[in-house]
Amino acid sequence: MRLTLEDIGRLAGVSRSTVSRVVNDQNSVSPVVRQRVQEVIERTGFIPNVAARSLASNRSGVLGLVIPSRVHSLFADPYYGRLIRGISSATNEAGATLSLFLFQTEAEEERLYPRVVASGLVDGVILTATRMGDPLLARLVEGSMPFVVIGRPDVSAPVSYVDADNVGGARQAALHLCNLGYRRIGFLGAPMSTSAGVDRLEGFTEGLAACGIAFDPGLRADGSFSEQSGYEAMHKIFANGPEAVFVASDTMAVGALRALRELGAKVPQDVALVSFDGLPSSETSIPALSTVKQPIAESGARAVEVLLKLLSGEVIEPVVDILPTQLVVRDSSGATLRGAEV
Amino acid sequence: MRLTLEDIGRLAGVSRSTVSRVVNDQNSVSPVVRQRVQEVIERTGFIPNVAARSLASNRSGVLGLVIPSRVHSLFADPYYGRLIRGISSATNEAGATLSLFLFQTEAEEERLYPRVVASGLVDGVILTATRMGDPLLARLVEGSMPFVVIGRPDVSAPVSYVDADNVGGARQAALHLCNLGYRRIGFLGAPMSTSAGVDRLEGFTEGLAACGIAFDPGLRADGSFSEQSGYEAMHKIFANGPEAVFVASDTMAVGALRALRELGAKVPQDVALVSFDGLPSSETSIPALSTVKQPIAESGARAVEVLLKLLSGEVIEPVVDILPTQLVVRDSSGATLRGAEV
DNA sequence: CTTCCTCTTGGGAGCGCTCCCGGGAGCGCT
DNA sequence: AGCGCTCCCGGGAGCGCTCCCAAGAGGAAG
Repeated sequence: MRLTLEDIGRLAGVSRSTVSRVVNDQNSVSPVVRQRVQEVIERTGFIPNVAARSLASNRSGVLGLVIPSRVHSLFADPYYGRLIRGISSATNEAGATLSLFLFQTEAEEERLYPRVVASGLVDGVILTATRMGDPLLARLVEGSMPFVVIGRPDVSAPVSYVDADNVGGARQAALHLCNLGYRRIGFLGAPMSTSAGVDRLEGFTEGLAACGIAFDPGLRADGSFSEQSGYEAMHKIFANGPEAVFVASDTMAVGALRALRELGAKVPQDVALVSFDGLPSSETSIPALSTVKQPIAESGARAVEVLLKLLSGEVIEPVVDILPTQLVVRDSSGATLRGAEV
Repeated sequence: MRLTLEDIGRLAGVSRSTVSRVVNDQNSVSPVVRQRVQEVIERTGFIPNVAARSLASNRSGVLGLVIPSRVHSLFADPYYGRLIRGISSATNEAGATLSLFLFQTEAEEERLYPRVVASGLVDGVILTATRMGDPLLARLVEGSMPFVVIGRPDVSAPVSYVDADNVGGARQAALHLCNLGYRRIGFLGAPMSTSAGVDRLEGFTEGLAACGIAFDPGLRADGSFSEQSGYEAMHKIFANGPEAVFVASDTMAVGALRALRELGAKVPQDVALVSFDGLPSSETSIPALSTVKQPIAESGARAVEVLLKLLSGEVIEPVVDILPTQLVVRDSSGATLRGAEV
């Protein structure tokens, strides 16, 4: 027994059109009538049918979150939980709804993507976890569906995106270690197929250069964001004697800590560590990690805001939004230790 | 320049209705015509409009995943990442789409819930992370929207749900410790406001009873699924001298390990541990955790299957699906140690 | 050849909304 | 009094599909 605009109109003694105006709170409805209609809506608990609205207006009110995560481990990272929370919260607040498209294989991506953009299911798309040369991104760029990317996209075309200041954050981390007096500083990288990986490397090398330190290639190994990959990467470079290491993610840093413990090296006395992300694990690890904190949930929320602006036509030009990061100094970098010495 | 059924019909020399029959692959279309229509669809890349379909058929093809997670930390647990992956994968396979409703405050829940069930946005709902006396669950039970719960729901009414065998798994964990010869066995519980918390406690006490061991209340403390809560709970019971402890989640067990390390107790030599979940962290922790592995992604997939059956009318009666758990023996329970002794 | 089915096919109606247009009421001005 | 303007409001048309019914084609049976 679903109610329609017509029903509400009848109950309130007005037409379907007027009820529609009240529901979409457009003006040109007299206060008296508006009040009366709103009372009926309230009393009956009327909720308009989204399919009909969508068909008539050609807008669905749905935002699609697309995660082309071929790499299973990616979604296991707590990063995505926080990101989704930020996105969901902003979407809810805007009165929109969020649909999740988690592709797990290339075939699934191929099969499902057309429906996402061509069925009228979503008004716009938020794309994250892209990699270099991502085919999904290329299709989005060619198509006409509004979209915003989380994480700097690897395309020449101007696209809207929000990202953390990976370069600046990594530079700060390098400078932090440098200022503490370390000279043999290693680097455990995120995948160079991701822009976060590339940018954090860039910031790191910038920081070292600013300090006048040469970057020994023997002190670098790259991982895949996973705990295990951090563990293995640390094993790889340990023999070359790093005094300090910048690890490109907290999760990897936890793995690096495990490796160091196994290798009998004390942190920060033997090897100091700074990582990136600011996840809860950086607080509870032993020792607590000095880390470059990025605003994860906020970047999700920001992506929603940008997308909504694009949809409303409020902005036309691609929007780029780089969120600041913040160095949080804890135990792993040896700041207290060294600070006392200096 | 969107195509419609009518357009495809014109191109293929048939009517709108016939194209509709082909698209929804109903029978009563001659093979020749079907072939011809399919070619046109293929060639043009036609995708039907979901809003129109939804309006006409009163089915949206969307499943709603509702997470009433007031507790922020809940969604931080890697459990949810895996669960969502399982749900998403099964939803994709069925040609449906998944919408995510992540409520973060009671007010948001109150405001958004009616739209979820009354706007025609979703055909059915998957509800998870419920707690005792969950108002959302109560409303779902009263309403007419098909739904399935993940995790045993706390209601008297018969509802469809899928759950892991928490009782059986916890019993097995208790028996494992008992068989290894431990007698003072402690319990770090999940919140008793969740059915997983209650059931794991029940299974644990059953196991102890079967062994003829009395459960010392001084050896019990409950947490909240978080690492930190496991850490604190272990601190609480340590002074009472447990020889072994069953921890109700891997994440909490990682916290418990941290506490034990701090307290100078070796695992498993001084205190043995068995936990629950089978998350990756149980493999990479030091020592590796013996744990009761539950099929997380599969329970999500199963929930989707059950919901789809409910929607298709294939089943009418509420369906209950309890998935088996499996004890994975690693280092933390001291099995190798004790096993050698025996 | 007629009758009665079955199998295909086409088209009307209608899902519940938005959008547009037109008309009436009310006001101020000439 | 007449005109023009603004502000409200109602109703027609139409969004692109599904569902139902009717009608034609063709075959089997009498």
